Amino acid sequence: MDIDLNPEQTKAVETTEGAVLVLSGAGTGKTRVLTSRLAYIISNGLAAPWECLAVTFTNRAATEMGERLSGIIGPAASQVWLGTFHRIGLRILRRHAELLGYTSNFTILGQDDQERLLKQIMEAENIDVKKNPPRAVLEVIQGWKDKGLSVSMVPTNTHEDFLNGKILSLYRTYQDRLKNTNAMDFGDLLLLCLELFKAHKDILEKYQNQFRYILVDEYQDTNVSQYLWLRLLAQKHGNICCVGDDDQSIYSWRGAEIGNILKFDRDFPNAQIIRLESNYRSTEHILGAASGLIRHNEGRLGKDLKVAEGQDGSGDKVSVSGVWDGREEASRLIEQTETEKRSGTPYNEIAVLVRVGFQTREFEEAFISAGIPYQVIGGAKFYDREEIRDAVAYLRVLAQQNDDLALLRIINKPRRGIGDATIQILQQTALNEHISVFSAARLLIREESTVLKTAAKKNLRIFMDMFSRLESYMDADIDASDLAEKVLSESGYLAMWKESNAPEAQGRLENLQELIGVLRENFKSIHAFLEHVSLVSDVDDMSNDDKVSIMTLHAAKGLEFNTVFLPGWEDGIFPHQRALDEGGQRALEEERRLAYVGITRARKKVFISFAANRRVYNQWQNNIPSRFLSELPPEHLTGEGSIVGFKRQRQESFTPSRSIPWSSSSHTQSSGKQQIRKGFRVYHNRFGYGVVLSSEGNRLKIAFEDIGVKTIMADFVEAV
DNA sequence: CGTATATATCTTTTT
DNA sequence: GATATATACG
Repeated sequence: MDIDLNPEQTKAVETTEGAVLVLSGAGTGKTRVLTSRLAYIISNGLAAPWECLAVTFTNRAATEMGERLSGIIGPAASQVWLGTFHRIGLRILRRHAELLGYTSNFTILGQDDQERLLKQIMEAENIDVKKNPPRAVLEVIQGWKDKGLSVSMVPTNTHEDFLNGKILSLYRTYQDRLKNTNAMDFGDLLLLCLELFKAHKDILEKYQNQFRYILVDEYQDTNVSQYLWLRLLAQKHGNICCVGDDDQSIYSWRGAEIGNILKFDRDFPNAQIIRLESNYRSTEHILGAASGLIRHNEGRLGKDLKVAEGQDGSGDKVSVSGVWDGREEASRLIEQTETEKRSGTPYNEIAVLVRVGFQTREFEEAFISAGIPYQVIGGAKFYDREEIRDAVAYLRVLAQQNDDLALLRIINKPRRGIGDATIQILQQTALNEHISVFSAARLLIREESTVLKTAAKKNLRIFMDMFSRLESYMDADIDASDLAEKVLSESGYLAMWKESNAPEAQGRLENLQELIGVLRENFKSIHAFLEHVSLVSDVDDMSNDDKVSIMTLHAAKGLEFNTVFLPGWEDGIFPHQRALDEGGQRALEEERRLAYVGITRARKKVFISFAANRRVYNQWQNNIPSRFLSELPPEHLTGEGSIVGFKRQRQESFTPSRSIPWSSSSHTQSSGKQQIRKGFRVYHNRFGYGVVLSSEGNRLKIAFEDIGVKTIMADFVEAV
């Protein structure tokens, strides 16, 4: 047994029977407790590895736990049922898919596919997609799924005001279409598990018997459906240990119920609660600042972090600085990074944590021009790129013909003369016959079918023949990367980009090569690869190279660094405007927890900053410092920067008097650009140089040197 | 049916 | 600043 555990940790490890809630503050050795506990259970023979279920939220956490566990107990670790909620749900569903009317090779849809599908459905129902964005509808449906509500369980009175009550029928159609195309979305991976368990008691019992011990990481982030799932599985043996920290609950927007952790002792009678409050990570000042901040939240379980015994708690105060604008913020951050590096902190011990994704760009640019190596975690995703999605779509159809979304994506890419008209007919046929688009295509190319015109029919047949040829490779014993290569070249997809003279074509081809490389190194089968694509995000693979990490606060949960930069602490940015506008007290408290998570990522140094002016959506905004700054206890802070002092009141009187001049100018909408009038010489991205002949509002009539006179919106040209 | 160009819209956080 | 849609033309 690990002899380095403190008494509370030991108790959390050795209290194996019954329900246990471990309240584990930031940096209190949560992961060590979880792995030690698993090792303890297995090596003492309380259960075999495969009788233990350990669930996490991120693949990163699961991987880390698995690695540490195999370090203690060796290869047996791989037999533990360890993974994210979604992955374990998937594992169960693959095994019993037939009972739910799916085949076990069902596809998993990502957000993008979900929106596409819903959009198709809404358009078919003549719903105005402009007024009712599919994304918003999807949010409602996801919300139901997160609550464990299948179509038949949604209370009828909850949705009357939205879309004239049509939304429930949209949910039904959406589910039907998923089933028809043998696909599941993320929510289904848990929800359908619940349905499986409900309808087939024998299967539920099998798993209940199997899982003698259940461990749950980040319990504060579980939603209702996950909670129900856990409770069902734990029912037989009752040995469930949940580890969490209510102060780090930051996923309510994804359905997380902080109530799950707050009412744990009511859900699981005789539950024991163990508190881990000794922090092994951060200095006194950092903990003091974080604790002072989180104390402003109500409804906490209450927990105060202290520097663990034997740890050196001394250190620098948390630095708070105000600057003039985003550029200055970035350049100061670069300077401080260089200072840190010189004083011995490697780049990979430095992180920049931002509130929202687009903030990363500013720092990326700054790091590039300073020549400092960096990585963006979870930013623009490799698998989100157009060419990668296309390639994946080809593989998806190969793996599962009924995957309509994937098929429609590539059926005319590259162009094969299968245009909108043909595709409409295909979809209509599929809908009428309750079959997939692929099957519909098979019907429509038969000799006797006359639905399609001759040319369209011929083109479709050529496509289908090509696909059969590709499919025949699947049977041959061929490795995944070779298959992908064949598919991409024989389908003409690679040629499409090779022949393209678009400026980005070269980059796209390189990405496709990289994809094939990834396949070659990591995946034997196409199926394994597709599963990876749908379940693993870029947040999960972080390199250990000596690079500064840039990521959102959400992505940073569970990580730690020596030095942490927290830029953009302004009202409207952080706390986020939408939290201020819509969510009331609850949302504000979640933002505060997010701030708490940010500060507690740091071992030694925290640099918080705010800017008086910032460009957002291409427009200048002036902001006031975040309200959270005034909630940080001053004794743990030190101020610096071109704007000294961080008292909110002082800033408010300061900001308006020095507002940026061009933010109030009304004659041009594009910031800082000079107004273009008759006679100006201008440059256009495509048309090159020209002279303005006349202007009308912001429409300009321009005589271009190469192509003659055109009418162009003023936004698209620059004065030269 | 395909191509090229013009405009709108977006940006919270993610398995 | 990238991407989806709309529109016009060939």
